[in-house]
Amino acid sequence: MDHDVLSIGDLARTTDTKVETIRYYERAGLLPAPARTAGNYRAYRAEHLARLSFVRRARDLGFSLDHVRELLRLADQKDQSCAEIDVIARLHLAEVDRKIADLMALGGELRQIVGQCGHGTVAECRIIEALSPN
Amino acid sequence: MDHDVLSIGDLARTTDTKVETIRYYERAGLLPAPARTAGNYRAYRAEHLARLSFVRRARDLGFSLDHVRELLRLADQKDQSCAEIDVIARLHLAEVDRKIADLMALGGELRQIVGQCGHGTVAECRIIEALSPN
DNA sequence: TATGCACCCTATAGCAGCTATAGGGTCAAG
DNA sequence: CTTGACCCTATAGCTGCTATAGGGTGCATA
Ligand SMILES: [Zn+2]
Ligand SMILES: [Zn+2]
Ligand SMILES: [Zn+2]
Ligand SMILES: [Zn+2]
Repeated sequence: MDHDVLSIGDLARTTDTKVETIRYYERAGLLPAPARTAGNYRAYRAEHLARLSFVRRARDLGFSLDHVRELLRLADQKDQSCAEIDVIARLHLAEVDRKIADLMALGGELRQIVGQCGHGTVAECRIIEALSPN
Repeated sequence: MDHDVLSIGDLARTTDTKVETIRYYERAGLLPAPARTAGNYRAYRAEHLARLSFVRRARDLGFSLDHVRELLRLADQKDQSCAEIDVIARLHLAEVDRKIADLMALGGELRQIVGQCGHGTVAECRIIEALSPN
């Protein structure tokens, strides 16, 4: 492909994203549909690369696709207040903190149960006992 | 329904599980298909209630359906060693610990990013900056 | 006896966020 | 002119449910 135009494979390699994922993001409205070559290949430019990098980074930080879409939209309104961005990020952080708390409670319970297993027969196993009713 | 037989709704109420979820567990091989009444209603017994309670408890502890199936199978071999049960539980605990570690790293990064937002315009927002490439 | 209503049945589709086929077309090198 | 790497669309699959749609059952009440 011509220089300053990237194929979907180029974009995939550069951003460490699977080709199918990029097409999926396009369908999902996270990436604009790029121009096409004569042979109907997607022809990306630097702006698409930047956009996809943004998406990848946001996904790595755990933002949902809905949040990413919102963040992309807001990021384009350069002269507006960033209050909404802040809200999304804080909400997401709260969500992460909540998940950590949930998992810590779970881990504690599991550790306790696992620690009681005396490695005998199933009939005596404290793990099974902990899972069984009454 | 006759006493010592439970309808799916009874089971759902008793175990705080949705009716559809119980049917799903049956399809997924977690619960044995119960006998049917003349009107083709599922007719559960105490053993089914115990089984579903076990499943619920294991799910609450975060075990995957695959793990739960395995645990159910192993739990039935009362005179065998509980070593495999132990392995599954320890693997699962390790998985939970790993998720916690991942989320803590994520949370730290997010907290750092969110803490830098100066509440100005989008153009100056450190959150957007943190998400943008180069 | 009829009607209403709560409950049950199956089958199928939908959710997130991809990933993996199947069944083709394009394009440059040898 | 063929090989092989790449691209295209469409569709199905994954986990663990949940929510319809379109019926049938069973019991109480008018
Ligand atoms: Zn979020
Ligand atoms: Zn044990
Ligand atoms: Zn596990
Ligand atoms: Zn900001």
